[in-house]
Parts: sequence; C-alpha cells; structure tokens
Amino acid sequence: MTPPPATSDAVAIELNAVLVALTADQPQVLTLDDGALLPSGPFATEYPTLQSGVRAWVERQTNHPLGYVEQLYTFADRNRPASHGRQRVVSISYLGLTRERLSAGARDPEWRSWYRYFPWEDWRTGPSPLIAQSILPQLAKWGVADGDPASRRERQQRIEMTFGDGLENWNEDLVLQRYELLYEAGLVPEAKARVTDPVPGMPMRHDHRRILATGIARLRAKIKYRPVFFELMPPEFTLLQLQRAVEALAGRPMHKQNFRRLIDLQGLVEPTGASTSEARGRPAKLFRFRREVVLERALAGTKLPLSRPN
Amino acid sequence: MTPPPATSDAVAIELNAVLVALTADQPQVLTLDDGALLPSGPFATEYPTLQSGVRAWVERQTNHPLGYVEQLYTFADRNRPASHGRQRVVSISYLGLTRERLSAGARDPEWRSWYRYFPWEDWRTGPSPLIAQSILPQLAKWGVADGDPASRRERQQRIEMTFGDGLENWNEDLVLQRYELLYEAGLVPEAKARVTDPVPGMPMRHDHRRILATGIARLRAKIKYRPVFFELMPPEFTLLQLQRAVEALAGRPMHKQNFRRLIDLQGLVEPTGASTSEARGRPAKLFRFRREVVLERALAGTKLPLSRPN
DNA sequence: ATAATTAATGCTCCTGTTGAGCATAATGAG
DNA sequence: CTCATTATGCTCAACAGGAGCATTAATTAT
Repeated sequence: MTPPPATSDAVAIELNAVLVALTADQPQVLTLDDGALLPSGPFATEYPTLQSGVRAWVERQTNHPLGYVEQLYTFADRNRPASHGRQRVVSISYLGLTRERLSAGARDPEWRSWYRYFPWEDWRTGPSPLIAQSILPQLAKWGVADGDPASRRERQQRIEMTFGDGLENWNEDLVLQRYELLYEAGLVPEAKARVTDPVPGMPMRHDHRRILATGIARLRAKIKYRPVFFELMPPEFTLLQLQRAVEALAGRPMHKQNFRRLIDLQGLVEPTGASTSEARGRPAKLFRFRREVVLERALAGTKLPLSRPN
Repeated sequence: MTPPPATSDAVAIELNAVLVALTADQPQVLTLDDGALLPSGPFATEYPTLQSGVRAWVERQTNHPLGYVEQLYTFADRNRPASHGRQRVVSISYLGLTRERLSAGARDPEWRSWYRYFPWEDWRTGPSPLIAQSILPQLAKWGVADGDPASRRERQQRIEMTFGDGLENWNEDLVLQRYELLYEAGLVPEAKARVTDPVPGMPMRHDHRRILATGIARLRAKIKYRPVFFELMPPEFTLLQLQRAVEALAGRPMHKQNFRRLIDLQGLVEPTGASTSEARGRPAKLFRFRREVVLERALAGTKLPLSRPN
C-alpha cells in the first residue's frame, strides 16, 4: 500500500448546484440558459470549507438564504464533456433547499418544474401514462436487442425493477437508475448525437440532467426519514399545503387522513391558532413547524406514509 | 448567476479508502502506519472514472477483489492538515467492502477492528460501559461550560440525542455525529494539541478517524435497506454466522429467531444442503446467497430487525 | 451410557404501524 | 337552503416486529 500521498496532477474544481424550491405545488429547480444548465461555477478558494463556499456562492447569486445544503456526488470522469483541453475537471455537486423562489420573470436564472425534465416521474395523478405509452415499448425493443441471452435477461430485469409494469411496483426513489437506464438504452438526447425517437422530457447539456436526477433521488429518499421538507415551506401553512409539498417531491399521492395522522403523531407541527379560508371548503387551521422537534427529528428520523416500495 | 464555469485554482486530488472486511466476528478496517492512517494516495488520472480508479488502486495494492465501492464524501477544507504548502487538497473518500482479509501478519497494511477506534460504538454485549463511566461525565462538564444558556441547552440536547443516557435510546447510525461531538468537546486527541483526559479509543492522524466514522455510519445505515453484507460473507455460511456479521457491523445484538425469520422471509438465502458442526451444539445448515434476489434487493430494499431508533 | 450443555429451529403472542374508508363538521357558491 | 368542497375525527383489518416458549440434534461432562 502506498504511503500517504504526495501531490497528483492538477485539476480544476467545479461546483454544481441542484437548488430546489416549491411553488404552486410544483418542485422547482433553478436553471440557466433557457433551462439547459444547472447553476455551476468554479470553486472559490477563499472559503474555508466546500460547504461554506457553496452556500456563499449560491446566496450571493440568488439573494436568498439556503435552508439546507447537502453534498450530492463528486464526478471526475474523463469523458465529462466539460473538460477543457487537457485539464481534468472534478465536479462536486450539491443539493440545496430554499424557501422561496427568487425574482420571477422569465429571465435567465429561471425556476422550472423538475417534471419538465423527468415527466415520467410524476405519479401524483396516478401512473404516468408516458411509461406505458412511450417508454416501455421502446425499452422493450432495447431489451431484446442483444445477442447474449444472459444480457437480455439482465436488461429485462432492470426494466422491470426500475419501471415496473407501468402501473404497479413503482418505487419513486429510483430516479437516477431510471435515467441511467434510458441513457444506456439510447432513448435520451444526451446519450448520443442522433436519437431517433427520444422519450419525452427536456434534455440538459453536459451531464446536468444526470446530476438533477441524483438530486431528486436523494431528496425523495431523504424526506422519508428526515423532515427536510420543512426547509421548503413558508412559516405558516395548512396541512393540505404540507401534503401537497411532500407529494410534489415524492411524485405520488398520499392518503390525506393518514398523512395528517403521521404528522401530528410525530409532533412536527403546532397550530398557530389562525386559520385560512383561501379555498371553498371548510377553513383549514394554520400550522408552523416546532423547531425543537424538527431539530430532534433531524437526527432521530421522521416517517411519511410513502412505504409502498414493493 | 455566473455562466458556465471557467477554470479555478489548481488543486491536488487525494483518495482515501475505508476498506472493510469481517474476520472473527469483528468488523475490520485496513490501516497503515501502525493503525494511524487509512490507505490513501493520489488520484491516478489514467482511469476513466473515479470509481474505476479507486477500484484498480485498491485491488492492485491488496490483491483482493473489491466487492462493493461507494463514494463517501469529498472534503476540501482549508484547515485540512494534509494541505501541502499553498496547494489545496481535495480528498475524496470511498467505502469499499471486500470478502476476505489479505495477507495476515502484523506488517504494515494491517486490518484492525474498527472498535479499537470507536470502542463506545460496540453495544453487542449491551450498553457500552465506557459511555456511562467515561464519556457522559466528561461531556456533562463540557455541556455546562458555556456562558450562554441557549448554547448550554443546545449542548445538552446534542449529548442526549447522540449518546442518550448511556443505556436507552441508542441509535447506532449516529457514529459520525458522536465523533464530531467528542471532537468539539475536545475529548479526542485529534481536536487539539493537549487533551487532558481523552476518551478511550485510538486516534488517527489527519482527519482519518473522521473519515472512518463516516464510513461506519454509512455502512450501518446501508445494511438496513440494502443487503450489502453479502459482499462480506464467504460463499457458504450458517445463519448464525450471518447474524454475527450483521451484529458486528451494527454494533448491536439481534434477536436470533427474528433475524432468521426476516432473512428467509425475504428469500435472500438458500440452503446448500450441507451442514456444519464446528461448535458444540446441533449442527447448522449451510446457506448461500441467492444472487437473483440479492441483486433485486439491491434496488428494492431489505429489512433487518434493527429498528429501535427511539 | 446418561445427563447437562449448547445451538438450531419452529411457533405463538402481543403490540404498534399502516393502508383504506366512513362519517361529520364547517365554509362559500348558486 | 342545498350542494360542493375541504377539514378532521374515528374505526378496522392486515401486517410487521419484538419477545419468549418449546423442541430437536449435536457435543461434553459424569
């Protein structure tokens, strides 16, 4: 085993951010260049830690505080298109949650629903019809387009495990695996120069859609055991608003009464005393998060009625 | 928002590996320099991806295949002691699981039980007595040694949430949080030059014990929903051996019958037909993992009787 | 041999959690 | 006033998980 390291080849560090907010029951992600890129930039070395560098960078650019920051993944693949000439680029991506969207306007930094990039991930109104109509048929072709029987079997199994049959067995956490499968099958424009019949969903440049998929997957997995959605909500909200928020992230509908039962069983929120009557029906009580409990749950775990992985 | 990146300051990339194996019911980790360092080295740029670079590097050094590799975390903190002069070091750490230990002998690459570094994490024979005897009393001093009452309350709460009362409420996943708490409280030698009365547990150089804590925490969290322990087992094993393996990782005892129920309910293993009589009692059937199911569960999830987080 | 000890295995019980759905309450719209 | 709509309370059945009893099949001690 080699002794402790000397130096290695010089590389450049690039930061990528998946910034998430919730507006109008849609999970929004901050994009640049007409939706083709995630915000990214060089790592400013004046900051003591990566995390603080990311936070400062994002906050300076968006004028909004970042509620939550988490490292996603570090890529250093040679085939990254972003490499400049000979220099190797290491890209470190982060997931950030913020409470409100910044300046609206369709100008360049633009919030877009992540379901524009991954329309098949939205099962809030039931199984996404795209899957049965467009994705599965094309994947099926790819699944049999290999000489080796073992390889064919493996492809079938991957299709089955990630997309199910289009109606049952949907696991909302497998966002990245599904994107990677589509990529390998050559069904997304990023995969190769000319894709005959791409699956619906807006592409991004470089590997940014893959990074976005990583972020969505991480967030979907996270909300099941850490109350991070708290970072995305306004100070006061109704339980239905909270439910819609979680549903937007998870891309699945939830049972209303059970959702409420779990939320208050865990004591995550407390009524403010006020109530709203924004909509038609009976006015809803307003709630706020209980800071102590949220902090505690950040370690101890939360639960959501989202447990149908099988 | 800045447009897509230009280059940034040059930095050096260093890889760190937490390599785990199981021997004699102990979770072993590969160390160098008399246990003071984790294996680390410069990133060899000839590999197309980071992952393949790590795999090749480790396999070349240990002559053993790496069953499973997972990225842990990327550090780029300025205060990293490993920085050489002005050059910034970015260290990317990986968790790797391997099936067997390499060349024994107490020579330099040496496997050591991770509980030598974190003795308080071993609750396999009940609550670790270190906590009540040594850790909690010292933490208590730190907990009240701050002028600000709010800060004191927060410290108390962190102690309570990570270490509990030393008997109940133990959450085995909080390895990193506990180490960080001890570090902040100045109870580990890494924290500062002279620690009056350090908590038991062998220190490491640089931030390697922190990286190890990250790896253990990740692995403990992982075994609860992905059957990764499969990478650590020999081809054939008894159910008790499997249980001891999981207990070694989780640092907790498990109910024997329930463990067996869960394992076979999930169909993770199948009997080989043979049986052993290594020990005194009734001979145990030998099992092997069912590859198809293990692969499937790698996506769909596993369960273990380890659900007492509260 | 026989008894005691040690493991492996099979089963039962009890409890808490979770998915679903019924029923009732409180508003605004027509 | 009636209906549509949303909020909220409650019940039920199925299931999963924690604990422990009982039985079986070996080895070791007397």
